[in-house]
Amino acid sequence: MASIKDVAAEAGVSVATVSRVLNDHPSVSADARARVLAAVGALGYRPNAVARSLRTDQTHTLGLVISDVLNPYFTELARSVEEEARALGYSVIIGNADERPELQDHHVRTLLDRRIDGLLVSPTDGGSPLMLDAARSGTPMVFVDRWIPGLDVPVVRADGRAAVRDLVAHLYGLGHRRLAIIAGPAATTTGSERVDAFREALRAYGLPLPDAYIGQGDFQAASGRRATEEFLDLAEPPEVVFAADNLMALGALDAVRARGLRVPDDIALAAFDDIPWFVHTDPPVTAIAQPTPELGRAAVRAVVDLIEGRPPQSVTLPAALVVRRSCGEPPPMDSAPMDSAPVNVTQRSNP
Amino acid sequence: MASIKDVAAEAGVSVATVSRVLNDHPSVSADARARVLAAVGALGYRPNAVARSLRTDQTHTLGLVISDVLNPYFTELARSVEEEARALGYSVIIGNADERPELQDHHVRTLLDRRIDGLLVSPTDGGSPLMLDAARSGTPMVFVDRWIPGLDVPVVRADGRAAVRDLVAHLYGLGHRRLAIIAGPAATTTGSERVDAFREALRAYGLPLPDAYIGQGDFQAASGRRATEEFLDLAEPPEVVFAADNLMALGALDAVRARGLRVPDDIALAAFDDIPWFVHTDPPVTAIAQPTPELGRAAVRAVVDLIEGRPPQSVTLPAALVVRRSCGEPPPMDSAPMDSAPVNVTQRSNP
DNA sequence: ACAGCTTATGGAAACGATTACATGCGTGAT
DNA sequence: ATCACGCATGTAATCGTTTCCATAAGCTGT
Repeated sequence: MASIKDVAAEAGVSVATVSRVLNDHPSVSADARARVLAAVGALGYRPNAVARSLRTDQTHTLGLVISDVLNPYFTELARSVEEEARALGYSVIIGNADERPELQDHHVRTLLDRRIDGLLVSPTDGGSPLMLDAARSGTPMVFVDRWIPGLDVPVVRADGRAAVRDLVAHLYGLGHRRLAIIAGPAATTTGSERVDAFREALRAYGLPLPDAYIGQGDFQAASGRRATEEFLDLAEPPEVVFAADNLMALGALDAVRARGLRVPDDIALAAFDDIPWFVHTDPPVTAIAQPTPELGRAAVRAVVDLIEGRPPQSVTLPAALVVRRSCGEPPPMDSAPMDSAPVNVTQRSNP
Repeated sequence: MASIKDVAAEAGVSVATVSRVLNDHPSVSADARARVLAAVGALGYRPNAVARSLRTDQTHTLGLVISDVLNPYFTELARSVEEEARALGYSVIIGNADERPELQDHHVRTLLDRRIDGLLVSPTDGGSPLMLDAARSGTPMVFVDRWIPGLDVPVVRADGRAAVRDLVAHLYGLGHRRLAIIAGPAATTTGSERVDAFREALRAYGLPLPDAYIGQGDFQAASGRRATEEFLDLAEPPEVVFAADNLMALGALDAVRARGLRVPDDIALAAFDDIPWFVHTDPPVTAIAQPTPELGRAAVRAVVDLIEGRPPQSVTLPAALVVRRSCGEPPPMDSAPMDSAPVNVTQRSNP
């Protein structure tokens, strides 16, 4: 593959001049510029990004470590992250942790070895030593969706509290009193937060949340299925199951179907994270929708601010309830898409 | 960040020795090795992958350019690719083309600039100059799912012909005679192939495939919706719509629902590519399932063979029909998962 | 005791770019 | 006519590795 030397030789100038042309440095004669450009074209030369990065100590690359690529929520997030990054002149390398802390560490490590300029993470656990080191050692880093408490790292996330309250109001209004939740791993913020929000909302209605109605899931479909089976085996099964993410809701549907039961007649279902398929499931699933693309964009802007020396912003956007038929009583129409006005914008600090 | 020099200084040896320890070269004394390892630990040293790549001219990285991250089929493919690559000591950088040729070119270009060791592509179009150049200039490259005819590039894909025949037999058996298809872009192999297979299968039953029953889609949901609306506006609408991928099937469901019609009573639906959600849609969707993870693994093995100088294998695996209820008459049970014995294994040549 | 190996080590070149510094030249001001 | 300045250009150092080559020391076999 042609190198800058070959271009220089072809154009009859020094490598310095070629470099100057390529980085459009002002002081290059029109003549030299033309000859260099011609040589570049003739040789099909493309600068070696590896060499350039070594010299400049910049890769113009962001690392994105997500918890699970198979989860449509994260895939949508990844897409918006890449889009915004591209607009700002950065590439993105995605690492899929599959909800496994050691895989997450693997990806963080290789990304760091590659000297990415900044890191976007949706942590799978409470923070491995590696992750803590990275955060403290000053790698530009931003948490998205989930975060690790106690670190001075900006967080970009959706706040589901209000939407969960709306959901519980909706369920209460439909006459449901025995509400259960399939939680995510307690080590993740979204895992515990959603349970807390749910518990709090129930309390407002004087409803209990017995331990038996808290299923332990791990954000994967299989765990949703297992938890739902346990609910159904209870002497007094819940009337509603609220899955803390869309994959566990899928697992819940599997479990219900396997028993030959029907949603919502035998048991109602709601989920955190809305996805296009929820419109066409049987029945359409009531869900809490996050402004996912906005989150991705905000997260990118935050890391890039950090990288380029500007003060980064933590951002919290509201999630919204989308009522469908999986909890009973068909509403007249599909709820309107959520709006995404920031509910709360803080300066470089954790909630 | 600590460099190899710092380690050398700390350990009281030369950088050459440090390098030898790190790459476990045989001739290093036990004493030196211990001192180096201690220094590495003390400084938290990690080799700079950028510098290493520059020197060795290897990045141990594969590029994967997929047509659409939001398509669960590709997301599953990406996951298996990354998994297999990791097992073989490679990282993967994913580029999402969003079915747009110019975005695809953008990603191919940046991946090439990064000097990835090999490229896995599922081309969005018939082959841009850039892609053709890359293929001909000897970049280790393998096509997966889709391919560009006329290039000496190994192809790893599923053959859906038999499954499409099975599908048509199934539909015919249910009494359907007016069958329509929503095609993918003609510039993609999967776009045209699936139509061809469908047409051929129809011919076997003496059924026509009028032009009005061939909807032009682009593998995205919106186009599936549009095509389906056009079908429904026909004086004589089809009895069945076969979507050439799962997103267009989603769009078709949207269209049917918007008209207040029902599947399969008013119109039947089938799709290419099976996804977990199809089990829970209303009604469950009959689909043609590809052995996606196997495809990903085979593709990785093929590029790695190419990279490491072994003869690569083109691989074709069979797809299988999974009958559900979206075409009528509920079958007794969900069909068994397809098996994935290779149907056809060729040596470095295009089908 | 010595030639000839093997083993351990360090010095330095190289990978392909960017960039500080030096140089030479033309031009405008004095 | 001279000086100073700015512009265009080239030389060379540098980034962090790997690896070739040279060298020194230790060992074996005669």
